[in-house]
Amino acid sequence: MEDAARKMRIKAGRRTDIRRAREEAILVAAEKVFAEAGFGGATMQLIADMAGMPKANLHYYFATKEDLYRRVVENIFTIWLKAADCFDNAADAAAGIGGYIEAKMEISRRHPFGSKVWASEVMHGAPVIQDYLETALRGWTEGRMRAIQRWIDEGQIAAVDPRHLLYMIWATTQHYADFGHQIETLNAGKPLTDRQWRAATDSVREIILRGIGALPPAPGKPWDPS
Amino acid sequence: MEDAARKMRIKAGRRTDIRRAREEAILVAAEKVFAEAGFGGATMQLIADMAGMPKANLHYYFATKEDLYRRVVENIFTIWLKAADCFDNAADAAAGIGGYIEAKMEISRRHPFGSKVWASEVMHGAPVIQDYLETALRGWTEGRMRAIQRWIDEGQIAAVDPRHLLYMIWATTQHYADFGHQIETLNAGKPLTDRQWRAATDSVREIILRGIGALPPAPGKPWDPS
DNA sequence: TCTTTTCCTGACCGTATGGTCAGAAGCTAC
DNA sequence: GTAGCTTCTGACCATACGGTCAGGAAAAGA
Repeated sequence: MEDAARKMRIKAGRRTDIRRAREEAILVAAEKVFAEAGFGGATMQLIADMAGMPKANLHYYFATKEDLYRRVVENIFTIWLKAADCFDNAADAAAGIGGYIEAKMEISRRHPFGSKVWASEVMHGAPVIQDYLETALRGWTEGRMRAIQRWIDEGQIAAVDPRHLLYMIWATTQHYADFGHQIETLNAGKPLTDRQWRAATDSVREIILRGIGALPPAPGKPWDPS
Repeated sequence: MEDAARKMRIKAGRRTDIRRAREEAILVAAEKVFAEAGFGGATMQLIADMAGMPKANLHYYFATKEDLYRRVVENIFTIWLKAADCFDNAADAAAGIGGYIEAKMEISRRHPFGSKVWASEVMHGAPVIQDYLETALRGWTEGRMRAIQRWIDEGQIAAVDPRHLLYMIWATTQHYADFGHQIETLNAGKPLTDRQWRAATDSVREIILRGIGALPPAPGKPWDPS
């Protein structure tokens, strides 16, 4: 008779490596298909083709389309939450907010599909992740709003509404992922280069930071104090 | 035998009134359903139910689901283009850009469904309105970028990248429509009141205008010239 | 080698969808 | 009234979808 420890060791072996690898391949394919076709437009067959396996194999790892979809949405949400570290470990407002903007822009660049899936989900009324919005996201938002309010109280930034500042950061950074196709079309049909991503990030960060008084006014402008 | 003028008069009569009214009812229902379910998730049956008519009647007015969808997308695009008037008729940069932001926020409030349909369409690679992006939108954008560049050259605003300024305005204003559900959830589950919409609009306008140097720095801040 | 467990897959099923069509019902002009 | 349209609709069809299942293949342990 084998004991529990033995079973654990087996579970961590090659068999579960296969499982992990297959699930990952499916999740990558699903993220792309859900992003490009929406939940309703995506088909299990398409995801299976993209993952390079028969459809029935998908259902071996993920019972239903919704299960698979939920996992994809959870993934991007987790990534976004991690970007919050910039906020908490920052020396001052400019570093905290600026770093958060940089992190969110980087995520938009590296995970455009996930961002689109999240956007789609929220736009359709968050049918499968409403609980996340009401618990995790609400809690996260309130914490970050307090941090911003503290910076306001300390005189580091202007007395803006922390809520709308957060929305502006989310909107602007995610726009580069969600509306990437439009941006690409307006960029002569070509994806943004490294340099253009840098310019976009700098533009966003500077306009927002200056807008909340965390940066000095641009030189040579009407209210330039010089 | 009736002549052409007679036919025209008939065409403009009650019969075509019915046609117009029915098409309008279908378009309103379709906009909502497409926004809430996406193109793939929307069904002609659902749209028909919402419009209060049998499904076959939809196909009498709109041959296919795609035809109907295209009309919905075209509608919101037309509305957005009209908001550009603020740009051209403005006395200065602050009035032009500020007015455009106000107009876009008002559209987000009045036409949230249309905004979502557009967002969905672009996110999925603009399969049916790619031509609009490449012609109308590209032309419009270039014109507005020139206007912004002129304001920069005249020293009215800081030397920001006009392109990214436009993207920021689009992103921020449309966010209040596209992510309205998330905003509502973070607002204790209640839609924004008149007062809250006012505050949101003011926040967006002021941060952006201050960010590009079209407004004096907020009082009491680090670089306050006072 | 034999057993057990995990992994894989072709074939299949019930359902829902976009779209069609023949013909009914209603309006307008003469 | 009646001829000539526009508008409306129930019934129908082919297809495609999500999901199931029986059983084969492969790996792991004894």
